[in-house]
Amino acid sequence: MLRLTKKADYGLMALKYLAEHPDSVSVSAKDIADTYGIPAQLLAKVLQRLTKVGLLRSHAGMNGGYELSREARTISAFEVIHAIDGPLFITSCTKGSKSCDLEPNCTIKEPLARVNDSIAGVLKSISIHDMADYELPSGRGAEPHPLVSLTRT
Amino acid sequence: MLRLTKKADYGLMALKYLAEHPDSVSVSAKDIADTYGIPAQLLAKVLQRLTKVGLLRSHAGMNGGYELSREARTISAFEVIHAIDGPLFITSCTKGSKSCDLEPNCTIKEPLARVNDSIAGVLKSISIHDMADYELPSGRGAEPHPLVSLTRT
DNA sequence: TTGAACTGCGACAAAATCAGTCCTATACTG
DNA sequence: CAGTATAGGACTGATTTTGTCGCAGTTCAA
Repeated sequence: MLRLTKKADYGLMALKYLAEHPDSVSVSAKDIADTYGIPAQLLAKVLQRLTKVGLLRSHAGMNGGYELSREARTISAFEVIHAIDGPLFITSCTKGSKSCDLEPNCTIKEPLARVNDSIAGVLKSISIHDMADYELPSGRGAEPHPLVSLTRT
Repeated sequence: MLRLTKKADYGLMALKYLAEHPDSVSVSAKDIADTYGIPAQLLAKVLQRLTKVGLLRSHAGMNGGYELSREARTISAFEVIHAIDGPLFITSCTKGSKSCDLEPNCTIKEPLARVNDSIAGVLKSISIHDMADYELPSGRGAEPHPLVSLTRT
């Protein structure tokens, strides 16, 4: 449980790909989809959403495609996930709205809101660059990720 | 996104309830279900699973019901969620198994495994007692939760 | 100026997961 | 034995996720 949707996965993979190919001016959804073997049309939609939110810039037409609108280092995993999967709520009942119709008190959501924030914090602390940099076999860039090095049992 | 299932919510609520009623020797699923207005049979199943896993002790028959098998302080939210919703994987493709059929490399899961661990850590750091203690209107027990006080923006 | 290669959307279909119900069996109490 | 519980399997309906189709608009280049 507690999974990201595949769309979010796809989105992260695509952004990572873009971060790893800064040379290419713009990459088409199909290129990325083919690279990873994921449904092109679905990925296209994901990228469209990311564009709409401003994380990507697109341009149509031949040799069109997408490019990061900001540096990979400044784009957090949280932003991507939020754009694709919507707001992050660990509990089934969200706090503000009327959604929690459980009788007197859905006594669980208050404490879990903290957990929620913690998770969001972790996600915010990871940038696309961090993810891309991660497994570059080459030398430099192997610096650890201080923000993520929590609680490894 | 990134939601717990309702079953997990129900389970947490029920454990919290049990933690708040240590006086009662054992509480029936129906009692709890009625208190929170959740489907009794569904909650029953959740409690059965928690019993199977050893977090609860049950006893059938009149005035039967459930009780915590350990102190609330020693039961983590993680255990409950894991028992009900299964293992915690943030990525759609889990690392060890053959599940990631995305062509060459599902390049995303490695970095996200860290995030996964962080989240698990947060969940492990919260006990049922923490959750129960949380909103007791009475005086004592208002001590903060150092383990959870991460990254509140 | 035509066509190929793109993005941008909306609607829809298929599949998977979740939530909830029903029914039966079993255990314990009095 | 009657009544109240847990235990658990089977099944249905709702919801969400995943993926497809079709069409319109854009850009480029021959």
